Amino acid sequence: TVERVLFVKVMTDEQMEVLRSQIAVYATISEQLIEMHKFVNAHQDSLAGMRLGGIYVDPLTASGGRKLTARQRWIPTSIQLQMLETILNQGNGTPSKQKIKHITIELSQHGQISESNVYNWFQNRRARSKQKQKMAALPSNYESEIETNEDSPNEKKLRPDKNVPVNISSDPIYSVQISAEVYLLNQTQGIYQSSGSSKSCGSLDQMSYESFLSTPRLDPLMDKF
Amino acid sequence: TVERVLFVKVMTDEQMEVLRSQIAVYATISEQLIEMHKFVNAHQDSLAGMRLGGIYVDPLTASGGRKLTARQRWIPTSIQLQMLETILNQGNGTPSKQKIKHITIELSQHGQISESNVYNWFQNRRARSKQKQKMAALPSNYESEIETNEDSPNEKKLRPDKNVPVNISSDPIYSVQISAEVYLLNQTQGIYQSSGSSKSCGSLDQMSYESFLSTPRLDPLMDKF
DNA sequence: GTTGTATGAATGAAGG
DNA sequence: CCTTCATTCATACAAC
Repeated sequence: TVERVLFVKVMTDEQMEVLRSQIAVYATISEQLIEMHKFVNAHQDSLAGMRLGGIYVDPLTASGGRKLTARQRWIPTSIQLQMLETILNQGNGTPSKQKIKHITIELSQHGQISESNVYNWFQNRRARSKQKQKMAALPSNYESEIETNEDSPNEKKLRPDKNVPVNISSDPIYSVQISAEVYLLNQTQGIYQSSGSSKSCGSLDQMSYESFLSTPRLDPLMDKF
Repeated sequence: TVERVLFVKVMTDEQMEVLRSQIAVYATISEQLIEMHKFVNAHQDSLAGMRLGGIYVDPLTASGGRKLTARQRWIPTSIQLQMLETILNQGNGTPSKQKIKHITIELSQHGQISESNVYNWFQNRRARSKQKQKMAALPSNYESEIETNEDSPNEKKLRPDKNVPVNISSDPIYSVQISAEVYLLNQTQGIYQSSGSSKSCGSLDQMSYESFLSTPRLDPLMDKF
C-alpha cells in the first residue's frame, strides 16, 4: 500500500476539519436563505405572483389610468359595502354558511366578489367592532369611544382614534438569527478569522449579508487540492 | 515519508471533484439567494415585517409608552414551519398522539412550541387546505361592471377593479419540495447522485430551488472523512 | 416619498 | 372534524 500513496492526494485532519466546517457553513446559509425567501414569497406574494420570478412591472404605471391592475386584495364596491352593512344591521349576526353563499351571489351582481370575501368581511367587521368597544381603560385621557352606529355607510370616519397599534413587527429578527448561526459555526471551526474590511452595517438586513460575506472563503482551500 | 502516510486520510480524485462541485453549488446558491433577497427588500421592504416567532422582545424594554405587547399566540419559526410541512407532506395524514409528542420534541429544538401547537397546526392546516380546494370550478359570475360609477356619487372613488382571483397557491409545490429537501438533509442517507453542474440559472426563484434540489448530498461524502 | 390608518386576508386557538 | 373567535400580517389609500 505504500506505493499507492503516490497516486492519491492527501489532506491532513486539519484541512479536512476546515473543509467540513466550510461545507456546513454553506449548507446552513443556503438553508436559511431558501427558507427566508420562501417565507417572503409566501407572505408578500401570496396572491398575485408577480414579484421575483423576474421583473416586477408596476401595473399602475403601465396603463395611464384605469385598472388593468391585478389587485391583490378585494376592495368592495361602494354598493357592495352598502349592501353588506345593511345585511349586517338587519340583525342576523350570524352570517352562516348558507347565507354567505346567497349574499355572495347577490353581491356578485355588483362587482367581483367571492364567498371568502364576504366571510372575511363579516368576520373582520364583528371583530373590530368589538375591539373598539374594548378601549375604555385609558387612565387619564380623552373621550370614551361612544358607540358609533355604523349604519351610515359611505363615509370615512377620520377620528383621532387612540388606537395605539404598537405592532412590534420584528423585521430584523431573521437577520439576527442567521448571524448567530454563522457565528456559532465559526466558533465551532475556530480556524478562520473574518477577513477585515467589516464595515459596520447600518442596517440589520445588511448584517446578515455581511455575516455571509465574512464567512470563510472556499477558494483558498480549494487551492490546496 | 512513508510513515506519514499512515497519519493522513486520503481521498481520490473523484471524491475531490465531487467535493469541489458541491462546494461550488453551495456557493452559487448562496449568492443567488442573497441576490434574490436583496431584490425583494429593495422593491418592497418598506417595513415588511417577517413574522418569526421564537424570539420576543421583552416588553419592559419598550419605549416610554405603554402597552405590554407580549406575544400571546404561538408563531412558528420558519424552520419549524418547514419541518411541519415536510411532515405533513410525507403522507401520514394522521399525526397520532404519539407522533405529536415526538414532533413537538423535535421542533422544540428550534423554538418554543407545545404539543397543542402542533396539534392545532395540523388541524387547521388540513381543514383549510381542504376548504381551499373546494374553490375551483365555479365559472363564477361575470359581473356587470357598468354600474360602478353611478351608484354612489357622493363618496371617494372606489375602483371597481376586476380582480381576477388569480390562483390559490396557498401551498406552492416548490415550497413543499424545499421543505422535504431540507428535512432530508438532516438525515443521513445513502444515495449520492452527482452531476455537480451547478447549472447557474438565472435569478428565477423556482430555478434556484431546482438547483438546490439537484444539489448533491453532503452527508454521504462527509461520512468518508 | 413618508407616515399613519383602515381593512382584506391569514392563521393560531377554542368549543362543539 | 367543523365552526368561530382573536390576533396578526400586508396593503391600499390618505394626509403630511
